[in-house]
Amino acid sequence: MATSARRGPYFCGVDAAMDVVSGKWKSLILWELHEHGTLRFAELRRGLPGVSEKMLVQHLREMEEDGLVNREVYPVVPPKVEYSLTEHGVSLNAALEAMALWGQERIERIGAEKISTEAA
Amino acid sequence: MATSARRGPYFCGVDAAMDVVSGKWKSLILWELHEHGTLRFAELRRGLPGVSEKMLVQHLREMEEDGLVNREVYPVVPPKVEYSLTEHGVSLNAALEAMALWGQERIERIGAEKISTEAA
DNA sequence: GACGGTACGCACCTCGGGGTGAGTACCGCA
DNA sequence: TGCGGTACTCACCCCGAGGTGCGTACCGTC
Repeated sequence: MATSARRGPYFCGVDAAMDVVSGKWKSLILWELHEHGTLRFAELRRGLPGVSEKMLVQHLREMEEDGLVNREVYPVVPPKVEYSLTEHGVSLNAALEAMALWGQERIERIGAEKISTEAA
Repeated sequence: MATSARRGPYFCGVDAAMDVVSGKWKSLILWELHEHGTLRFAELRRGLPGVSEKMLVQHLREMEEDGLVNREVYPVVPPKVEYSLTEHGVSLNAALEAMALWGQERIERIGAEKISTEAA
């Protein structure tokens, strides 16, 4: 998806949740917003090394449509937009925490490298 | 991926977990195996309406490499292979349950349709 | 006057995830 | 004798997710 939201018939809850998180950066965006609270566009971009601006905008728009993030636009001269999690975003993140723990164990188990940005 | 496992550097635990679940049917396979315990190839296929055999084999192989599923081959004349979850698969599924719950709420919230196969 | 920053929109292109369909060795059953 | 089932493998193709790059309106500042 990422360009075309499914919101279609799902097999089960996992499917529905994955639909919302599918996209290379969705989960990372959730995580960043979860760790830092409220972030501006450029701050998010700096927090996700490697993400393209197009993708960030695209993902943020979809997540806004999905009711995961709040998008607050300040009509000031240098554009300023702040992103934060909605209650649904927060609850989804809570669900993701279980995944994060499992992933952590897996990382240690297989001895994979980890990209530390600043807070992750 | 699905053909080329990353196992590469991860941003965080979520990323690592998502890597293992990324793939159109991975999570569904986990779920099927979780609900039915041990399944044969054809049983899995029947449980996942729409999956192609190629994808099933491919995903199962990767999940075996990732240590999520056990693959037991019986050298009998009509081929017989049984798939079941390893302890890591079980624990991953536990993490997925949180996602499933969230997804369920989302399904009800947005009023999306759901494909009921037989037990999901 | 030029450059950098902010938050994007748009066009173009690539690459690989995933689908389709055929082939395989062997058996049971009608 | 031929069809269907088991568990695949292999070859080919397609589409869309995601990357790259350029343009924008406006400002501060150097």
